[in-house]
Amino acid sequence: MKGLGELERSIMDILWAQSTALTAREVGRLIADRDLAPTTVMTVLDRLTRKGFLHRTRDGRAWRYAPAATRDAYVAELMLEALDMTGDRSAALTRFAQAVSGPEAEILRRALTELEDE
Amino acid sequence: MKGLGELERSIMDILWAQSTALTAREVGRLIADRDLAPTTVMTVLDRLTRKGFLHRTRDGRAWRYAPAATRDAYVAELMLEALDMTGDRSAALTRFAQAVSGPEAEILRRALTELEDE
DNA sequence: ATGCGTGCTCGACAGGTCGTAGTACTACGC
DNA sequence: GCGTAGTACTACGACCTGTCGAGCACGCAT
Repeated sequence: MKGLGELERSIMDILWAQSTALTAREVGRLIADRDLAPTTVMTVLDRLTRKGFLHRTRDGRAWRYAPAATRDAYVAELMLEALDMTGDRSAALTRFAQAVSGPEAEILRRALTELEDE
Repeated sequence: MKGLGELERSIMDILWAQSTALTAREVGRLIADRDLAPTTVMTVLDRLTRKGFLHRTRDGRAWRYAPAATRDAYVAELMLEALDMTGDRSAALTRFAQAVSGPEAEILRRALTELEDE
């Protein structure tokens, strides 16, 4: 997987926060603080689609964009990808476990316990 | 933190695999399969140093390069960085836990348990 | 049918990163 | 003093990302 640029991430954030698919225009309105040309938004939306981060469906003449995966899935995938980079996965995992702060360690522990129960 | 390019990663891999600090020449010899100009190796070593991935110390006229951190620390940091990207950390963590394969879940579980004991 | 607005696709350009390397300067040993 | 090893500086092409403009298509109101 490829990483995302600054603007690409902002746009993904907007779409992830939304429950419905949005048009380029709508995304542009939501990202108004940056005062971008409409074509800029369209281009980025297009690139994100090409990269597989978004799906789009027709809505009249316009496209409506929605995330291809949830943000959590994306984040988890990034984490796994990082993990793949090491030769010694268990060392990295151990290290990671140690680095996770208390409450989050608890969350992890619980998720792992549930796994075990299934 | 920034990501690493292809060659940068290869060189980090070499240095991570080594227990002693190496000179540019030595690194070049170890990466011989790619038949790079010596200056190429030096440049990359230099960039890695500037980016903070390596430390270097003088050895006569030459520099001797060593990783600034272990690979595991680097990987763990990447994973945490990915985690920071989400709004809902616990969802991402849960997702991650589910994605980790059996034996690795076991490793994680054990690391977390040890944490708890301290 | 004409023209305006909306939306699309293509192409482009600038700034940054990365792989790759040449050149020019320096210091050490023989 | 000269060759060699090693450095620093500079460069260049490819690719990525942010940012748009130009030009084309379509539908609605006049």
